Amino acid sequence: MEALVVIVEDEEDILELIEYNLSKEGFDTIGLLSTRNVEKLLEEERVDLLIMDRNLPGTEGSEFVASLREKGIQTPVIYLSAKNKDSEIEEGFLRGGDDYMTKPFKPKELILRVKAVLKRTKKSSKEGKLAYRDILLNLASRQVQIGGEHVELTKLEFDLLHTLISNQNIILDRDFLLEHVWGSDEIYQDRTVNVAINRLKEKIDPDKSKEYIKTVRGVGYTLA
Amino acid sequence: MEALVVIVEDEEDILELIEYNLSKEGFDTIGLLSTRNVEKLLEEERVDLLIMDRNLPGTEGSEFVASLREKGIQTPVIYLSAKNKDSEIEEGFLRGGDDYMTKPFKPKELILRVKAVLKRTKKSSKEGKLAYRDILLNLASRQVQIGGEHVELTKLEFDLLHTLISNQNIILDRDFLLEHVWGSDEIYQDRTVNVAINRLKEKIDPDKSKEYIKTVRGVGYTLA
DNA sequence: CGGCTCTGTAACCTGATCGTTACCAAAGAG
DNA sequence: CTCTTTGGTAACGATCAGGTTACAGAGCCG
Repeated sequence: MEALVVIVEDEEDILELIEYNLSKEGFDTIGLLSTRNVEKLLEEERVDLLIMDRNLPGTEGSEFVASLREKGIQTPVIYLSAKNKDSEIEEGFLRGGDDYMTKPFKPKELILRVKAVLKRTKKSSKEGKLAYRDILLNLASRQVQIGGEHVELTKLEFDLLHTLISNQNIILDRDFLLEHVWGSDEIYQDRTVNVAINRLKEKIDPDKSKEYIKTVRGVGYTLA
Repeated sequence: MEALVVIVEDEEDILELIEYNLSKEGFDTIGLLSTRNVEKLLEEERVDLLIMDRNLPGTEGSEFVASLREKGIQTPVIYLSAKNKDSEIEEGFLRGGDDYMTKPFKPKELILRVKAVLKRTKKSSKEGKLAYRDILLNLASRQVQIGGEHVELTKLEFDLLHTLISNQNIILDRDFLLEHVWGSDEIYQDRTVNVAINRLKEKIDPDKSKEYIKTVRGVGYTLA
């Protein structure tokens, strides 16, 4: 199984150098000169690794990655940087990078780091996990992380969030939710869903800034 | 079978030097500039050896290793240190290190020490043992050690703990446990699991300070 | 046989959870 | 703007799941 690596770097000669070395090692590569099409690419292709220059004209590479994480895109990142001041490196890591390299770098180092990051992230990604924006559900351990923070949910709340995320972009009416989350054997009222949704909202977004769950008046609820 | 060596060292040139020499000798290496991702890595990969700088910005390398041991992670460690005062070396060993080197060192010395430690630790690790945090199960002799202390468990309790540890981070519901620990031929009640779990809890954590077994209300139990 | 441990079950208690209700706020319709 | 509809919110109380303890049968050993 080959890995697909996307490289974002505005200096063409460096970009070529990286693509050459990686493809020589058997990686599929896509080189880009700006962040313009990156997000669409990440959503459409199964990208295994992103190599991102931090000194792009216009955007800061790390800010771009931060915005990706905000949207729930968890692709591993290796930063390239001409800078090597500690504070900035720190910042890049905090924003969700997995490793970084300072230019100039040796091809050997590049290959090593790429392989290391891929190896490290291969298993832990996918497998029994669900995500929506910065919400991460671990189905096996029934644990929930939001923006990196652990959030404690009850069984009902977890099941509710689970079906919401599984059906994101679809509006779920109260009957659907009662049937799928509560189970159809008992009879419950529509208002029950109402209260449960709001208790869930309170847990996952206490200060109401994120607006994960949208209520569609007269119909139901959705994540969109 | 290649051995996987993880190196934690904040000075990049030294890190590169080590990775270069080790990979030349046929070791798989992963180099890291901080302890940030080390713990996750150790949990997910079968790491054979950790080479750890003691003078990292922020954390003391030896304190970090101590915290790993606290969690039951027994990966062998070689310390790197610019210091060579006896007291500090002593301290590092006491905290669970297996060897140390002082910078600067010769590549040849590095290779020798790495091979020596690997040879020394290869057999005694693995083979019929299971661990979770500071709980150690010896499958062959069915003996249990917790924090170095021997703990006496009955057959049922041992089997229960065994399946819990084998499936850590996964929530096991009562039906699963009844089937795997008790055997499916007889019919038991859910409450049976309940009582057995609590008897086990009492044995492995009498003063309820460790909280090994987490009960997930409405679902089951887990080690997490 | 008598005492021992182990373990399944029952009884009771506690606290968390969740359905319901009542009331208030927001959104639409006219 | 007013009225109506719908959803949000807070409070209450019933229910239920799990912890804890006690007890009794089963198996084991001397």
